[in-house]
Amino acid sequence: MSDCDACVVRNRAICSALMPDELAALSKLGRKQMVSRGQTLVWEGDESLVVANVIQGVLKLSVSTQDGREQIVGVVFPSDFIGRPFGKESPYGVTALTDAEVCIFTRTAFDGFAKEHPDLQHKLLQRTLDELDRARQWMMLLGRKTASERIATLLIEISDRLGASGCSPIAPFLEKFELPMDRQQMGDLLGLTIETVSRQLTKLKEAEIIELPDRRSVIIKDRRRLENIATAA
Amino acid sequence: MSDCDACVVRNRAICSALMPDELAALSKLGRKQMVSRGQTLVWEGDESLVVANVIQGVLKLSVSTQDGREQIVGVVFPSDFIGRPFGKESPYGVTALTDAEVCIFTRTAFDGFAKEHPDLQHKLLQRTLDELDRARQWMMLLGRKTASERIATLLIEISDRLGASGCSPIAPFLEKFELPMDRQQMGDLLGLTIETVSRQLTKLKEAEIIELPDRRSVIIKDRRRLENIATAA
DNA sequence: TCTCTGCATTGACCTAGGTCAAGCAAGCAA
DNA sequence: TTGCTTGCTTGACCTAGGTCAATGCAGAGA
Repeated sequence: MSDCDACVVRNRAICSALMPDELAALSKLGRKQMVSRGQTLVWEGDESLVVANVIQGVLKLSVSTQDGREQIVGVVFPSDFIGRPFGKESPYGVTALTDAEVCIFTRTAFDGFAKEHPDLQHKLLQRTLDELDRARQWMMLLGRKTASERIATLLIEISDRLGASGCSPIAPFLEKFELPMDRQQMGDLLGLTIETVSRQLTKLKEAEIIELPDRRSVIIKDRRRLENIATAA
Repeated sequence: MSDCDACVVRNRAICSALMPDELAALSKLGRKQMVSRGQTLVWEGDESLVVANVIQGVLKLSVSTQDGREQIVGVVFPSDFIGRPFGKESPYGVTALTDAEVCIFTRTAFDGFAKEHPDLQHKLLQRTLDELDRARQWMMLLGRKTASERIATLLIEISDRLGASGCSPIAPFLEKFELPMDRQQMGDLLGLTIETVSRQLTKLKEAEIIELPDRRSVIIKDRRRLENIATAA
């Protein structure tokens, strides 16, 4: 991690709280690491040993029951922060949904550095508060929304977050994008089965609200209507 | 809020990060306020104008759809922190489930104070991280658990949190307690209807796992079995 | 005492979404 | 070309939990 200046997420990740000399000090503690699709960075229940910034790619945070049901409890995009600073075991696993690149730190080294840099902690606090708000919106989805509302919400959310985190400088959202996950993972995120996900996507396609050129691609043809479905309006 | 020394949550709320003189300064910014059952402290979507510590009582954080479905996205107990510091509108409403007492601050005053006191922010960060973990566990419940697993989980959770936050000095959990909410609110928290909540409670009663002396009271007779149901073991 | 009011429970029925079981298309190896 | 694999879709059926409609029951008031 020699060259933070060239880092594509330099100005959006928590690093943006730091001055150049502080950044240089932090960079000595971490290193870049590739994570290939499907590879698990942190196991659910393990002691929290590392934290990281996402540089490229998309990863999932997930929880499982003993009998194998899985729930994805978070999805992280470039510039997002991963991990549980300040002690504790990780209550969820972290697995790459696409090939990814992260900037990784041992938790203890990061904790120590964070304690000395209030601005960094402030940034981290803001991010955590945002993440909590997002988790709570998702609780509404899981507890009260119908299958079609869930699918519509997911498509809007991915379009927005790929737009905001992607390299595209201005787009607030994307109307064509690649899903960073397969149908099973969409189900695990939405609290649905793979079959229901598939049926709802077909329904949206038949209503000409979206197009599905191939398994992974989505084109939003009528964003207004999709938003209406998502918000149950 | 003249006398923080006498405050029952002094050592558990975020105030515990402060030295006596700092605490005195903070106390000048806030005041105690009673909130009676059913009263709303913050409306969903309103600009975030206040934050608070809970001294007594229990409050809910909730989100609604346009057509009136409600999801409770958080429940706060004594010593917990309420509100969305550092800008933004509140994405959820805050309403008292029982008569409550809070120690309230304007958000701007609190933000200013927090910026000058890294230890306070650190404490707040830890709390927010814990809250996020709890929200994510609840996402698993809402997305993947059955009705009976949900009810069992809720009873365990309330027993634990009343035990930890209550005045009882040692009890890690309570085997007899008052529910701080009615059946409708249990449903809104679990993503179920009032009827399903009622039926599942009756089932647990008939299995002699719990007793229900009156509408609001619960006695856990067989905690082991209840935990097994909660974790889907 | 009776009645009113607000929850909670219970029962009968219904449906959204789960389950199970085929198909089917794209990629890939031989 | 065939056959195999992996992921997706589709159809037929089932069930957990929702909906609708009584009924019950405790506390408040008169």
